[in-house]
Amino acid sequence: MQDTELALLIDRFMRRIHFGLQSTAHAFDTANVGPGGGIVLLTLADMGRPGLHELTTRVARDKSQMTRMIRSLETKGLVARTTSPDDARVSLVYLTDAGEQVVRALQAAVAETIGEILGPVSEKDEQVFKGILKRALSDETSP
Amino acid sequence: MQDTELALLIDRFMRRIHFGLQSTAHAFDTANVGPGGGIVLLTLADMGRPGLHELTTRVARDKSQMTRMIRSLETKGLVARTTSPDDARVSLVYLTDAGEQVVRALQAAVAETIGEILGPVSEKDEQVFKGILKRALSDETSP
DNA sequence: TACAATACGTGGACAAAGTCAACAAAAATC
DNA sequence: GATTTTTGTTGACTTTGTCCACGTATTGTA
Repeated sequence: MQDTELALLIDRFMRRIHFGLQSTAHAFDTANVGPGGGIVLLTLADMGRPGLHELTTRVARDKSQMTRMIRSLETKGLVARTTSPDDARVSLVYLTDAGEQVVRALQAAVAETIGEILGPVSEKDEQVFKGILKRALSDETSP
Repeated sequence: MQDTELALLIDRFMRRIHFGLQSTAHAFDTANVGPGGGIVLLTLADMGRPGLHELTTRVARDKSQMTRMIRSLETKGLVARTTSPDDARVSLVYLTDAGEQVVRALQAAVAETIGEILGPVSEKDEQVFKGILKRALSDETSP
């Protein structure tokens, strides 16, 4: 019943990451994708070549938001897309070479920031942490 | 080095909570405080009677944002403030009775949503989860 | 004591993110 | 073949977030 605390903790944790990254953004976000773009790119690196809808539900943003975000990243030359051969409605999104490069920079930056924040947490607990998150998110697309 | 994954997981987790709450917001957010107001109220319930600055750094929002948020909650009659007797610069913020009532509704809603999400996670792991977050956030206000 | 430097809160202006409803085209269902 | 659903786009809007300048109160220091 007192899980409210957990929500507040997570919010703070999130913000911590956010500010940590923001403070050094000038150094790694050379393409100026911002937090929103960063999440999309990183997710994309993780998914390969998803349909836009698939990507949208994964990052849990609004589809209209995603339309614009992808277009923005597209004009920056970081992602590209093709229409799916199987289904003319879906457009498959993927990273360009330039995009891959940006992703590597982002990954390094995020890893460093998270590493700092998780300083007081043991390696083992960190794995536990991830495990719990994965389990909680596992039934995400159930219904 | 592959902590990037953790960032994405947390983002998704956060969103999960967000949507879970939003889908039932009409039922409990009768005062129409929204997510932002909710976090402030819950934090306030946790802190007692903090100065505005103190509250601001705790929730990690911009001070100007907090100024406006508190004013909004004030006009809704959910919080009130007094100037600190010790320091005429700081205004102490606290929940009104109406505010306390709203907080109770929020707490119940948040607890239920989190409970649902953490369904596949054991009680014990949930405690571990909180512990890790607390540890990571412990040195927050160092300098 | 006087005079910086600093801390707290406010306000304005703007940028980014999120929401919601309407729509066209393709695919699935009937 | 007509209807419904899915995918993606667009428009209009609200909420959050950011940045900077300012006024007032406090603290530190000369």
